[in-house]
Amino acid sequence: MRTAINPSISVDIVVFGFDGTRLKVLLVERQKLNSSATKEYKLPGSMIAENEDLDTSAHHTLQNLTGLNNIYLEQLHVFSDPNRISNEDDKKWIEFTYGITATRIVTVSYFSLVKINLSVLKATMQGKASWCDVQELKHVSFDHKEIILKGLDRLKSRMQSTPIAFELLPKKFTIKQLQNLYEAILGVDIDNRNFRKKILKYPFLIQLDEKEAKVNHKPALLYQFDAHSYRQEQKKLKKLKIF
Amino acid sequence: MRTAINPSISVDIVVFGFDGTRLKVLLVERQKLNSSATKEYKLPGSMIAENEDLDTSAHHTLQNLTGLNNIYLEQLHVFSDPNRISNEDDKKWIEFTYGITATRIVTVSYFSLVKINLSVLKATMQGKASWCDVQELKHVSFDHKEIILKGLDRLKSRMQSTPIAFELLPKKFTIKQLQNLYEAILGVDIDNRNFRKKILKYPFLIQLDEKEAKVNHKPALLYQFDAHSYRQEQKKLKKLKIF
DNA sequence: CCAAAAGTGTTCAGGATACACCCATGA
DNA sequence: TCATGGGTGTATCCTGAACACTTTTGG
Repeated sequence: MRTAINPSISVDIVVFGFDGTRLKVLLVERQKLNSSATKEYKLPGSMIAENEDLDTSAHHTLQNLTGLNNIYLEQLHVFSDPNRISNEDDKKWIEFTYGITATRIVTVSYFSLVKINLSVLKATMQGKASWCDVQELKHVSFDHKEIILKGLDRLKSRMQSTPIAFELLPKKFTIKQLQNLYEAILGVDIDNRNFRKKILKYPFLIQLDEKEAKVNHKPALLYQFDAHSYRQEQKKLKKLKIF
Repeated sequence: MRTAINPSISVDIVVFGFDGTRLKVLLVERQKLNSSATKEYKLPGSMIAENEDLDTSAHHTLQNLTGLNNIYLEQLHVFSDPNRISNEDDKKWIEFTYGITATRIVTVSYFSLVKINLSVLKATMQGKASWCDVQELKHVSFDHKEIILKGLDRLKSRMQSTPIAFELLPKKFTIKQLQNLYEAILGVDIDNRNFRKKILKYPFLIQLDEKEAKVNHKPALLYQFDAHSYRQEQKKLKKLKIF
């Protein structure tokens, strides 16, 4: 049963994925209201229902717009400029889509990470969502570009303090893939020997009896991330840091 | 000129202060609606105006309720449980205060730090706000205790990654005061020699030609935090961390 | 001169950085 | 057998942790 929507509040979700080389963000096409307009993209998002908390709204929205479900999600930031929806096309689209005259909408953004695998690709293609390169965003509606940049900041800092990177990799991955991910997102070069040494010290990376296949060079060993052993580890050691 | 308030959204502000020994949070007394009720306290907060962004609302609210102005503020977290206001007294208070029947209010919480000095004390006393010990919170309305705990988490982690602690100390402070602050908030013991060594290495702590006065032991040197030189420092060196 | 807290140095272990070659595979 | 990227070890430096005594003031 649907209840009323709240006309003041929306959620918008920044879903990042990694294609092995580049960081991608999931956008949905915004329906054109006149045929001459160029294609526009926006973040998956929607107005919230009055009987849902925001985390639930965000999950439902993702499920509905992209078919994605049960994925990593955290609150990112609230965008509340009273004039954030001032463009006429934006207003029309909102009126057309939700049947409300948007005087002002405050949006709560969410930050999310997924492994781009076949089932995810299938889901997102059915939902008419597309994976866009974060470095080349064009025709993004509303203030969604700003929201994506905020998400990118969050991603960079989270990656350096928690093992969140594994959310972006396949279940089985090579150390090199992990390193590529860090290099791509943080925009730095990392010494491969030192990176291995550091990362393989952790007990939560478990080496599988399996190798890359069909590569015309020495095949790399595959690893898996063990979230449980990571949490065990954390409970014990909390070291004091001062900057 | 006042515009309409938005009946769905409020801001609530967790203001932390440090009295030299204990961490304090600023609460305002909630007006009693019947004389038999016990005193209740809440976070400074209010419904937002339609023409203000949330940061502005938060600043105005603090100014109005506590006299504080121009202080450190950052977004903390959105609390949106549809039933977060279900208690009858809470509903009545909202109806009485804002003239609206609260079906549901989503609140955006803010995190804030101030130096408790004489002018701040004067302002907060006039505003009937009180500095309550974070460890002994009683009679806190709504879900404000949960919000305060979220703020405490944020404080702990921010203190370890940025020099935010100085917001809680007087302009001129001793190294020991700084250490006490870290120990009190993080709940740990810190070796005094190692702490000094670490902290005094930073160029943004500048030693003054001044000492504590009127203490019956060796008087400590006073220091000041130089935010500008901190920012310069940051621009240069950004070292890669992987957890 | 006594009580109280400030201030100071050294040693050791573990982590970060820099750096160059051999190995396994497919074509 | 060659091209390609995977995988490995060592030396040096730096940082964090542990630890006890002297100094300066007020009373």
